[in-house]
Amino acid sequence: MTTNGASTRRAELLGIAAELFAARGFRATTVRDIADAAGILSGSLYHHFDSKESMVDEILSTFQTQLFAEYDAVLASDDDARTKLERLVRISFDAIDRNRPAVAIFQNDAAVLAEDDRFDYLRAHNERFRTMWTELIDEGTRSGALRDDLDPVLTYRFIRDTVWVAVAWYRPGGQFSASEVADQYLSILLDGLGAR
Amino acid sequence: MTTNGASTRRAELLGIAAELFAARGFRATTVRDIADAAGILSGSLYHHFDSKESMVDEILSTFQTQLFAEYDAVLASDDDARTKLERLVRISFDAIDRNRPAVAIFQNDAAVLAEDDRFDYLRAHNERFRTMWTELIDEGTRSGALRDDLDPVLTYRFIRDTVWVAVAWYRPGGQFSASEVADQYLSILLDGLGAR
DNA sequence: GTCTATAAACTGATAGAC
DNA sequence: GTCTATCAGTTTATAGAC
Repeated sequence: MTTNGASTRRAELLGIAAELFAARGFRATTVRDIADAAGILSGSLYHHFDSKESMVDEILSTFQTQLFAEYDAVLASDDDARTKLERLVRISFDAIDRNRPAVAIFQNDAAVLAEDDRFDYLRAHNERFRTMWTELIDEGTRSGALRDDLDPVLTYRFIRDTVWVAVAWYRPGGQFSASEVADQYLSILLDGLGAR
Repeated sequence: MTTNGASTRRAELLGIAAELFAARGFRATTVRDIADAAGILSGSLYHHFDSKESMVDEILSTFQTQLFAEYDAVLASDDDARTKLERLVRISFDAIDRNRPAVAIFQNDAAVLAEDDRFDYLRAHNERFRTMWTELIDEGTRSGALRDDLDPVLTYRFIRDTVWVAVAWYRPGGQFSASEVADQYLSILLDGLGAR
């Protein structure tokens, strides 16, 4: 339409590809699948993108950049450890709500993609993510906000996994909003399922 | 070696295929990959199996049958709800320890495979699993063992996901045994991360 | 139980016309 | 921005020899 008619079409195609990658897996999704869903022929995709790999690359790197910008704002604040933990969890559920396909691709395909040098940033992302959480858990344990009788590495994995795995079932517009799911997940995570 | 020399070779090939399916995904693993890993040519695989699909079918159905036999023994006992919950979680971590590839394939590829009528039993498995946990959570809530202020469906998903997602990082022979991981996970799940 | 040889379909990608 | 046409490589699977 306007000056960025080309870039909106590009974004549209990328969104279609992301949905398919998320639903079927990167490898199992063919360029013909993407083209069919977009109503064009497979060769036409190459006017917009170099390769199938460059599509998933753009989906994942864009998502990662946005997510860490939000994380950094929390980490730079002077909230206490427990508040930061809650805010990071809420940001993560919000990311599932607003960018579900990218989170799903990250969960399902990132490990295999990261073997390629092109996706080195995925490894860097994981490392930064791990450091962020490990330091926060450590701070929370020292300040007395969190229990100190658990292994910090297992604690980190537990938090990380419980949050992101929700992408497997969460659907925007479902029974619970991302915020409501975050409320209940944080309640279980911090206080447990057992009756007091 | 003995009368079941053929069946041990079959089991050996199935184990190789399971490791590859778990590591790279079902679709991304080729019959040549499997044959290469086994030290034979791809055509030779078809002496043992009808198709690549029948390999993953056998891996998943065998695993499911074993797992539910163990679950049923717990459900048939007269333990209280909280004890049953703990036993079910421990069985699940044990399954990850003893049959990691099958659990990983189940986690990563079952949703897509289940679209095929051949894998109807995967849908049946999920339904039975959901019923089992939902009834147990309901029983625990009524008996006062579990909190009653949480949504039971979200509670079910939380338990299910936190347990099985550990297959993504757990490795037999690592720092923690399956039993030790189960101890800590159950402790977080029931009592939470927050300090008392 | 494995190999040789090969079929038939699929896949990612390219060149150039419109 | 999309289509026509097509290529080279890959993939699942088969038939028959050893």
